[in-house]
Amino acid sequence: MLISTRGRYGLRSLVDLVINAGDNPIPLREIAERQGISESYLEQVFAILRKAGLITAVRGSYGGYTLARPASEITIKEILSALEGSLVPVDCVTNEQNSQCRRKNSCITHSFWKELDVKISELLSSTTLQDLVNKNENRL
Amino acid sequence: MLISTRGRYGLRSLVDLVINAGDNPIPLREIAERQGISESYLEQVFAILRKAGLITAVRGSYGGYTLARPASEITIKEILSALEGSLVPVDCVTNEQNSQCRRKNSCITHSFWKELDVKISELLSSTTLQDLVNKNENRL
DNA sequence: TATTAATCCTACTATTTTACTCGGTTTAGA
DNA sequence: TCTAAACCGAGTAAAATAGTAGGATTAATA
Repeated sequence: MLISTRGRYGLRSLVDLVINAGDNPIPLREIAERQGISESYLEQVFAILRKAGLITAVRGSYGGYTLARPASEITIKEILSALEGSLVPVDCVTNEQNSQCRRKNSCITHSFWKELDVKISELLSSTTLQDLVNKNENRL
Repeated sequence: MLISTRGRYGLRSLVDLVINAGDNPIPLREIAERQGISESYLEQVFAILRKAGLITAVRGSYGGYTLARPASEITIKEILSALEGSLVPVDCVTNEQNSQCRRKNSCITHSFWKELDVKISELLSSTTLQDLVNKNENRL
């Protein structure tokens, strides 16, 4: 599995956030209710998104969350990378030094994994949060 | 991570099997040595590949493994599907009844996951084991 | 026929990841 | 001051991962 519940919950919740956005920030409780996700689990997901600079929090009563940037400027890749840590299909194609495989240059399969990684990255980085919302609106 | 060591070991070992194929079946010990993989772990990997009908075993002394079909007729998707069980990026796009999500039709993100799944499938099913071997030979 | 080298099979295990829950602290509007 | 929100850290049960271990079966060969 490339994407865990953390990534799926996060993406669904951000789409929810865009669709239900108004003048005020949206409390997590509402998103959790609408999406049928445990609020305390979603808290942790949103903490990651906030630290990644994708959402902004307003604390205190009548607080909640808003997107830090327009939905059209946030790619799915940014969202999922933050939540999943890494999106590489196999460890050996990561850029991190310590997990790069020693066989990298001689490994026959390495270039194939790289090719797969590029294909996945292309789709994820060419799709924005707004694209997802639009796609949904067209369906209605 | 989409692909675990089981999938990576399996694919690398099959490439090894093709490259080193001769008149006789190749014993697992040799592959494990060349690839630097624990032989007893690789046993389990090869058991899966055999049950999936991708390789044929010859038991007893001077035994070993051969491909069940020509490398050009075995896709990477077949290999990895067997080893990983499923290759879907998220559970909700699987065809199995019990893990299909209830929100399937209303879920905004579902069609995106499906799109990702198709992209990955396209590459994996259009590449054969022979393609990987050829790619390597061209590099030399 | 005994030896040997291979596949085959089952069970166990340590570690890591996942998907949470829980209890409390801080913040800020009414 | 009350309340509703974000924030924080610790704990935890279950599953997946990546193996190890020990033996049973099979078949070629000396």
